[in-house]
Amino acid sequence: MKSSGSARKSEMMLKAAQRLFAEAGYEGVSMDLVAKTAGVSKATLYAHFESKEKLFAEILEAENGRIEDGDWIPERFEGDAEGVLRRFARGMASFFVDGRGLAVYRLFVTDLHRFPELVARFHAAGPLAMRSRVARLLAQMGERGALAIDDPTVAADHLIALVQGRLPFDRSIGLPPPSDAEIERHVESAVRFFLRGYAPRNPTDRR
Amino acid sequence: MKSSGSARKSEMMLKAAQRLFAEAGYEGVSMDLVAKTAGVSKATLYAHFESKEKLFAEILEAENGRIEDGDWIPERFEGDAEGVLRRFARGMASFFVDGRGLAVYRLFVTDLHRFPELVARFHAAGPLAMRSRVARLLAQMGERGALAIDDPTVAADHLIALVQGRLPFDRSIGLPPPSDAEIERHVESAVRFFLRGYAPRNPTDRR
DNA sequence: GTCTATATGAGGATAGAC
DNA sequence: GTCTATCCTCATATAGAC
Repeated sequence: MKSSGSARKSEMMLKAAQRLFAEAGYEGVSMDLVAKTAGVSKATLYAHFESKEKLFAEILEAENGRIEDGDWIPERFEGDAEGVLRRFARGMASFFVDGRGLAVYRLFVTDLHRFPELVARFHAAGPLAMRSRVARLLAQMGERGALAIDDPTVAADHLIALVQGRLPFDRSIGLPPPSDAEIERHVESAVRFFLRGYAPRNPTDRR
Repeated sequence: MKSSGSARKSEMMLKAAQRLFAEAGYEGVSMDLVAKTAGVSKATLYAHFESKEKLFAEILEAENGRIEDGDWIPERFEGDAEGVLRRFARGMASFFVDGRGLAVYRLFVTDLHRFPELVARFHAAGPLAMRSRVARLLAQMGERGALAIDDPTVAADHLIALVQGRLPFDRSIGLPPPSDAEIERHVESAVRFFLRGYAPRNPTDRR
C-alpha cells in the first residue's frame, strides 16, 4: 500500500499549498512552510512539483477554475427579478468578502503578473467566465421582459461592478470585514440602483 | 555647499524609490536597486531611511496623499451634468489605467496589509478622500436638480464602481492596456447607466 | 554623510543515502 | 518516493574608514 500513502501525501501537499497561498500569496509562503504544513520534507515536495512557480500555478488554476461552482449564479431565471438579483448579490458579496473570490482576487492582483503566459487563459477562465454566466442570466431576464437589457455583457459588467464595489479591495488591504448589516445595505443599494437603470420601460410589456 | 549635494541625493533616493516601488511593489524592489538607481551607496540610503519599510511607507503616503491632486474631479459643478460626468469619467479611467491611481491601487492590494497600523489612515487619505470629493460634486448636482441624488456618498460609490470597473484589476494582472476606443466605450456606457439611475424624476423641477 | 566590504539570515533547489 | 543535510543566491542591514 505504498502508493496509497503517496497519494495521501500528494493531497496533503496540495491542500497545504492551497490554504497557505490563499492566505499569504506567492511571496508570503516558503516551500519550507508548505512542506512542514503538509508533513513532508522539502525534497518530497520537489519530487511532486518541479518548482514553486509550477505549484503555485497549479493551485491558482484550480481555485480559479472553480469560480463557477458557486450556487450564487443561477443557471436559469425563475421567479421575480428583484428577488433573484438580491440573492445573487448576497452570494456574490460574501464570495468576495470571505470566500474563494477574495482569495483569487488577491492572488490575481498580487502575483499573476509574474506569469505572463497564464494571464490570458486565467482571465478567461475566471473573471470573464463569471461575467458570461451573469450575462446569460440577465439575457434571460431581458427576454422575459423582467428587465430592459440591451447588451447583456455590458449589463453584467455594470451589475458585477456595483455589487463587488470595493469589497475585495478593502478586504485585501487589511480592513476588517464589513458586518452583516453593512453587507446587506451595500447589496440592497446596488440592486435597487441596478433595477432603476435596467427597469423595463413598460413593465406590462411581457411576452 | 555640502548640504546642497546632500539634499540633491536625498531627492534622488526618493524619486528612485517612488518610481521603482510603483513599478514593482515592495518585494519587487531591493534596497540595492534603489541605491544604484539613485546613484548612491546602500549605506547612504540607510543613513536617510532607517529601513526599507519606513522608506516604502513614506513613498506610499506621498503618492496616496496626492490622490486629490488630479484635475479630473471638479471642485464645483458648472455646466451640464452629462458633460461634467463624462469628463470626470474619462479622467478617472486614465487615472486607473495609466496614472497614479493604478500604482496606488496595486501597492494597496499587494503590500498595504504588511503595515496594519497604516491601513486605516491610508484608506481614509486615499479611497475615502476620493469618494468624499466625488460625493460633494454629486451633492451639488443634486441641489441644482441636475440629478436626483438621495445619499451623495452612496451615489459616489456607485459612480466610482461603474467607472473604475475592472480597469485597475485588469491592468494589475498584466493584461495589456485597453485602447482609447475601448476606454471611451466603457466610460460612455458607465455614464449613461449612471444617468439612467440618477436622472431627476422631473427634469424641469429645478430651483 | 558617504563609501567599500561584510555580517547575517531566508529561501529555492538539489545531493546522496535508504 | 522519501528523508537529512547542504549548496547557493540574494537581500536587509551594519561596521569601519574617510
